[in-house]
Order: sequence, then C-alpha cells, then structure tokens
Amino acid sequence: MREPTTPRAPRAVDVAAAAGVSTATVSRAFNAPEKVAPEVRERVLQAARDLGWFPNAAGAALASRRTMLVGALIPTLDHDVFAAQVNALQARLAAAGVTVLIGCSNYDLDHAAEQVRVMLARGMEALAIVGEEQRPALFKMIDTRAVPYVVMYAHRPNSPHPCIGFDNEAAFHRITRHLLDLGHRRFGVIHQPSTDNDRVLARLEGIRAALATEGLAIRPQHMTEGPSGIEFGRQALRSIFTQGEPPTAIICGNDALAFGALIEARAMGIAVPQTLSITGFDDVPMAAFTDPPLTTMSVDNAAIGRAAADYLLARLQGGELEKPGPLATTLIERQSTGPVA
Amino acid sequence: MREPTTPRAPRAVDVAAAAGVSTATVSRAFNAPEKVAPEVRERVLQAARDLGWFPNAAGAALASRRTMLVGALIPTLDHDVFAAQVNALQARLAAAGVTVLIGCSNYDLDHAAEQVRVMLARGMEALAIVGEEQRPALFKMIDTRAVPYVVMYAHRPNSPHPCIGFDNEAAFHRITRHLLDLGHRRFGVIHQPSTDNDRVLARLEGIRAALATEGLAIRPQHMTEGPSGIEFGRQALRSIFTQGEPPTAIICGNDALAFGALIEARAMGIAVPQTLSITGFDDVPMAAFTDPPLTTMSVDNAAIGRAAADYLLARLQGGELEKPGPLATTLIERQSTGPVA
DNA sequence: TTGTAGGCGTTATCAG
DNA sequence: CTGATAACGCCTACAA
Repeated sequence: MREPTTPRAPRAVDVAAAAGVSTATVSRAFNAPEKVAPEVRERVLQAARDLGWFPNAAGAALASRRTMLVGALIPTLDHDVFAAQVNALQARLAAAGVTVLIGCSNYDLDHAAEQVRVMLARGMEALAIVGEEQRPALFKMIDTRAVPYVVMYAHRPNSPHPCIGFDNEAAFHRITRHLLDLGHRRFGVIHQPSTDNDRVLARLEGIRAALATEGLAIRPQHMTEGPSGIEFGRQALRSIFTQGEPPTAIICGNDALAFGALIEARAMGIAVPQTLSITGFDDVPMAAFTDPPLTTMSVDNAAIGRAAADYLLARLQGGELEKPGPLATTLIERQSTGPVA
Repeated sequence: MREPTTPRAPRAVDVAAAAGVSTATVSRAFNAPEKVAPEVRERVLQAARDLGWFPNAAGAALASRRTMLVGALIPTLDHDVFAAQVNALQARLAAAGVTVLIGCSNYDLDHAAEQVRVMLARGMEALAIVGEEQRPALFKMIDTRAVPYVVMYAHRPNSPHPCIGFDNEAAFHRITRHLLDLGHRRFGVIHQPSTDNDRVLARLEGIRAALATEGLAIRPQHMTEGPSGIEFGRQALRSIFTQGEPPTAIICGNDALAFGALIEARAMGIAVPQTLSITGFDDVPMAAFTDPPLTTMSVDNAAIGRAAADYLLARLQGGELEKPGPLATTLIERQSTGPVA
C-alpha cells in the first residue's frame, strides 16, 4: 500500500533539519562538496537520499544566475540529419552537466524567432541554431542578451556568425566537378525547397559555379524543386525525362531524392550509370545498398553536434574563440555515376 | 555600430517604471491581459517591447509553481521512430504553451533514471517515457512527486502504467500468423538487442505464442540478436543459412534488419519470396521500394506522440483519465512474403 | 482596475 | 568549516 504521499516536493530546509545543519551547508554539500567536512557532507547526502531531495532548478537558477541550459534550434526532428546532430550535441553537453532544450521551427522563420524568444525567456545560456537564414530579430535578441551561439550544419566562409558545419557550396561544387570529370555536359537537378533555406541555396550556387567554369548551365526545365523524399524524386525524374533532350547526369539534394530518381529510372528502363548518372547527398546507410549503389557525399553529423557542443562549452567558460573552420565532407564514389556514354 | 549593451537582462521593474505602473500590472498584462485596462495594457506591452523584456522563466516558475515544462525520455533521437514521436508530441504541446525537454537514455536504464531525476529537478510537470522496463527508482521518484506520466510507444494490456502505443506482442503475433497462413513452418528471427527492452521481449513473445498455436517453435540457431541496422541483418541472414536446414520465413525486428536480410538473400542467390519470405516492421518510406517491396507493419508514430500529448495535457488540466487503449498497427502486405514453395 | 507586500527555493556573501 | 541573511525575478492574494 502506497502511503498517502504529499505531492509537495521536499525542500532544502527539510534536508537541513534532518541533517541538523543549515540550508547553506546543504547547498554546499551538493555544489561545493570540498568545502564541507566529510562527515557532515555524508550526513547531508544521506538525509537528501532519504527524503528524495534534489535542488529545485528554478530556485537554483534564480539565485545562482546560472541555468545550465543550452538551446538547440532545428527545422525538425523528423530528419536523420538534424536528429543526429542534436543527439551528439546533447550527449556531449550532458556530460558537462548542461541540459539541452530543443526547439523545432518546421522551416518557418517566424516560428524560429518565436522559439528563440521562448528559449531566451527560459534562460538558455547558449544557443545552437541550424541555418543562418533567420529573421534579423532573432539574432538581435541573442545579441542584446549577449548569449553565446553558433550556427550549426552550414558553414559559409564569409558568414558573420560562428558556424560549425561544412561548406555546402564547396560540397556541391565537388560533386559537380566529379560529374564533369566523367565527361557529363547536360545536367539535371532535383532539390529540396529553397525558400528561406541558405543550405539549399548554397548548394545550387555550388553547382552553378562549377558548371560555369566549363561554360555550362542547367536548362530551367531540368531544375526541379519539391518536398524532400523518395516520392518527389521519382516524380521529378520522370518530369525531367519528358522535357526535351534529357541530361546525362542528375544531381540530387539528398539521398532520399536520389533513391526516388534511381527507382524511377529503373522503372523507365533508363540504365544507371550507362545512360544516366545520379548523385545523392548524406550517405545514409541504405545508399551503399541500392542497385546500383549510390554515389553520394558523406557528412559526419555527429561530429558537427560534438563540435558545436565543444565550441559552446568553451564560450561558456569565458573564452573568446575565433571562428571555427569548415568540417570536411567526403565524396563516396559508388556505381550510380560513370563516364558519359 | 552596436551600442555597448549591458548583458544584464531587463526586469519587470524596469518595464513597470517605463510604463508608469507597478510590477503587478506588468505581470498581469502578460498573464491575464483581460484584467488590465486596454490602454494600460498597451502601454505595458509597448514598454516591454522597447526594452526587449519577457518574463524570466525561473522567477515565474518559482512564484507560480508552474514551469510549463514536460519531459520526454527516449532511448535515442538517432532513430526515426522516436524522433517522429517526440516531434509530434512537441508540436502538440507547444501549441498549448508547454515546452518539451528531451532526455536520451541510450538504452541504459541507469542513465534513464538519472535523466528523470534531472527532469524532476527542473520541474517537469509531466513526463512521457518510452518503455516500461525501467528501474523501480525511476517510477518511485515520479510517484513521490505525483507527477502525471505516460509510457509511450509500447502498450501492454496488463501494464500498471498508462500506456500510449501499440501492442507489440499482438503485432508480431499478427505477422507470424500471416506467415503461418502462407504455409510456412520453419522460421528464423533477426531482432534487436532484447536486454532491458520490453518492446523487443514482447515481440519475441508474440512470435513464440503464434507459433505455439501450431505446435511450432524456432530453432535456437535461427534466432539471432544484434545491433539494429542493415549490416547486422546481412550477417544474421548469412548465419541462419549456414546452420542446418534453413527456414522458409524470416521475421525481422524492424525494416533496417529486413533490408539487410533482403540484400544478403539476393547476394546469396536466395529467391524472395519464392524460397524465402522476409518481413520487417515500421514501414519506413524505403520499404515500398526495395526489390521485392517489403511486407511490414505500419505504425503511426506521430499519432502516438499526439495522443501522448493530449493525454498529458488532460492530466495537467486535472482529469483522472482512464488508461488509454492500444493504438492500431497495420500489416502492409507487399511482395517479400509469399506462399511456401 | 491597480498597487502593496509576502513568498517561491536556492545560492552567495559575510561573519563567526 | 558553518550559519545568518539578503538577494534572485516574478506572481498572487489582499487591500485600496
């Protein structure tokens, strides 16, 4: 039979009374154990255990002016890439006693700014934000409060923000170069929605710039934009192949889109890579096992999360760090790309 | 040029002074606008905007004894299933002004209990926990503080906890039945680590019970347990097919394992479904596009998150609800299963 | 409708 | 090493 517990949580005074000390000593026993006589400390800890007490964070935050809270603002959790980053960020920060609060913007800039407001109100000591394309008000709030922050996932050389991520433009320049080297001259692109999305925009720019070095450009009808996912990849490939002379290479914004393209190519009897080369981005586990295996770019998302955590932790410790450099991406050449026929 | 901002955040008194009212009115203007004269309210809101002020959550929590915080404890974010649930939970709760704090246990029970301790210390008003297999201390802490909670993802008919999820045992009973109906009599299983994992255990029990109705059981060498993922799926299939008379049907704990089995079967020249039937679980997007398309079980994870949010919200509003029933799962019959040869 | 004043639970300062 | 005591920022009776 459960005793009729009072839902009221025990407080420091209760522990103090039980241990026969003052609340100051209770506090010290938890936050600065070395300042308390071992014997007394043990008595306090025991009393706390008995009562099931631990410091109330709101009270502690108020008094100490430290919340030990860091916020992570991402588009959505429903995407491997962001989930992996946050997961790593969180693991790293947790080890330092910092709790991570996650906010999702659902790719909506106003929503993102609102989330940051909430986070700041909740006393985040630092922030990790995905994407530098944000409402000015967002960065203004952060600035006003002088909260350390880092832009995660993307890294743009001339960004005014500290960024931890890879250079999207360079990465897609690299992919495009790979295809150019294989002799391709007619390209198609299947990409995610670019509105308010600096990463996608940078990727498109990387493709454009690489092609321009050879005096090439993509025909408008071979540029397709739509929801990230297998379904749109299929649709887009079919659309591209019914719009005049088809490309010999298609660059996809991520692996899911590439899977869709691969599937539809097979359905349409288009030989990959003999007739058409296809590239992805992310290198998800399945990419190695499609038929043919997908040429794609590997990004270490966990490393991004860890690096962001380390950067923030250092800033919290007071350091004025210099802006981090870009993280590397690796082109994984598999069999979905080949020399132009 | 940015002015030399004082990093010190403005407080309610500052706003009060600026608006020529008392702090009580400032508070009311934010928390009970209807109790403030429209004109005064506007003045306060304007002053707050000018100063960039919003209530400090720690102070508010302390005074109001409400944190508007709900915790979600999951094994890891690095898994579609949990990320989707949390994403939906969070979206729903955010609409009610509640912030979600996520904790990851990494499948470690001690870590999970520790996370709950932290969450409780931070004043969570309610908790959503994945899995009912937990340290007794975890539920004791929750009970002691009389915090509303719900076990998410799994639903077991006789669980002492309020559960929002599907019945793992019934789901795998159903899959097994499907294969039995196709005439299969020799089975193999490829599943995730079962240690401390009630969902996996329930699934295995569902398979066992279904087979028992036909007087059948799985040979030990055809039961394989390992890390969830394509790689182990491949390995396990190969192992199963080198251990005496092979099964004609293999039940996998999730789609990733099934993908691995499918890939390895193809590599070994085993015809699916003619020689071997394979089933997955989760119905991830890719499942519809493997060769052959995968027979699997569809679970609406977003619905689980939403239902958990609704349940918790109702509890928070004071209702003593009855325990929710199980959510449905749907068998998606594709071409990776067929009649026994 | 508005103001006054006390308290929420902890930590930090300063004596002792 | 330990104990009073005063913040911390806000909310909420209660009184006006």
